[in-house]
Amino acid sequence: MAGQLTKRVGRPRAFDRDKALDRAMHIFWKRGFEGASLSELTGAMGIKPASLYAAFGNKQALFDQALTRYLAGPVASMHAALEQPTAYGVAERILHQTAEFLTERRARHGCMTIQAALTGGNESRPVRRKLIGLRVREQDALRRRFERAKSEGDLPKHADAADLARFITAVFQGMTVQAIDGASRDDLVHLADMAMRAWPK
Amino acid sequence: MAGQLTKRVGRPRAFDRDKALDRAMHIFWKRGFEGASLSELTGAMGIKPASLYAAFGNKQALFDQALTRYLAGPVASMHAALEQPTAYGVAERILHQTAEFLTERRARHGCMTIQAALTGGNESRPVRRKLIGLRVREQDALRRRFERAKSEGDLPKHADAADLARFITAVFQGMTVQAIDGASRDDLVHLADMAMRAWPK
DNA sequence: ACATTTATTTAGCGTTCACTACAAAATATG
DNA sequence: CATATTTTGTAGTGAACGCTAAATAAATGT
Repeated sequence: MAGQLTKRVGRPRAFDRDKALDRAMHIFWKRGFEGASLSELTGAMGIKPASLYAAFGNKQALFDQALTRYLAGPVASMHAALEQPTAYGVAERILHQTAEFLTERRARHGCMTIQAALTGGNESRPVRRKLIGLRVREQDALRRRFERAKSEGDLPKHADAADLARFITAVFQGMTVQAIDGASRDDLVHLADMAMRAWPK
Repeated sequence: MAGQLTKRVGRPRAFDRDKALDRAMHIFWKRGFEGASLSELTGAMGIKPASLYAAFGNKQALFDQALTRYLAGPVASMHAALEQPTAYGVAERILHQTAEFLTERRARHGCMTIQAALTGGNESRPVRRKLIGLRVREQDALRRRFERAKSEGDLPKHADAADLARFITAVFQGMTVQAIDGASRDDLVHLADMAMRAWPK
């Protein structure tokens, strides 16, 4: 296998692939898939189009890799919230982390899985489908966590795990729009707290 | 004043302006501002670019008029919900109407004020700002309605009207993403009912 | 009849889009 | 050294973008 440390033949790459990908991620995050032009991407990454295509494939492949990086980074701690001991704790943790996350400086512009492509032309349809699948899967993971909570007696029998997961997810999604519209961290924390008052007892 | 019934001089318009605008609205609704290309717009409206520009100005002016039509049509009944006698009734009505609205056939693709331009290039920045202003104003109208409810004793003193308005708005906004992701009407009704359980007593 | 006014059709404007052919440059291997 | 391999900068490609000038068509005004 060609490890990173073995010297490869040919002219060495003059830029840091990871750093360039990180820059691309932020552009896609801010602009969305279609709104991010190649000239803006190459400008931010500090490379020329030919280098971009040699290193990442094409625009969509670059987006896929940027999305993977986004999921492994900013979103990873969101998924970790599923390991809280109680279902209530899971939900509360998710919403509070979201409140923090959405008001960090770099993330002022919401959640990438939502705003990268809610709408668009036919060109971006594969991206939209991919993001929908991602959101649905994430919501389903939450639903399964709540099912487990029911079987553990952590949630009342009359509670519907799917409805609960959809509610928490919808509040999360609404929070990203709120962040775009200028909500402060306190605003979002209050929002999270109010949502938690709907919790079944 | 030049009424619609007075015969105007010159060659008469060969298409129905209102119908064409309605078609444009649906394209913008489905595709977003940037995702709606002029060729798709003119195709759906059944006219040529020159006619479009003569009748509506340019792409952004067309969008503005389509948005006004959207607000006067699908959204008008949402605003009418503010006239419910109680604050609780207002909130419940808004969320239930949203559940219905988002699962009508023609509206399968969410709410235009959100998805028309969450992100995009610099070109669409004016549109994004306009939509943000619109959402903020709508949320503020809800806040004022809840303030009134407090002064009328319809809401407890400890309730925060701004937080309440933000919560209901956020749930509404989350519902549009849920609709895009395939939620059924029942799913959204359950979501609305669950959100209402957070109501202050 | 003829001029005036407005709308439509045709054809294409300049710009930006995502993307790439090509040759020079920079490394490893033999 | 020569050769192979890979990346680089240069300079574009064709296609789609939003938009428009110019000629023709269809109505009213005199």
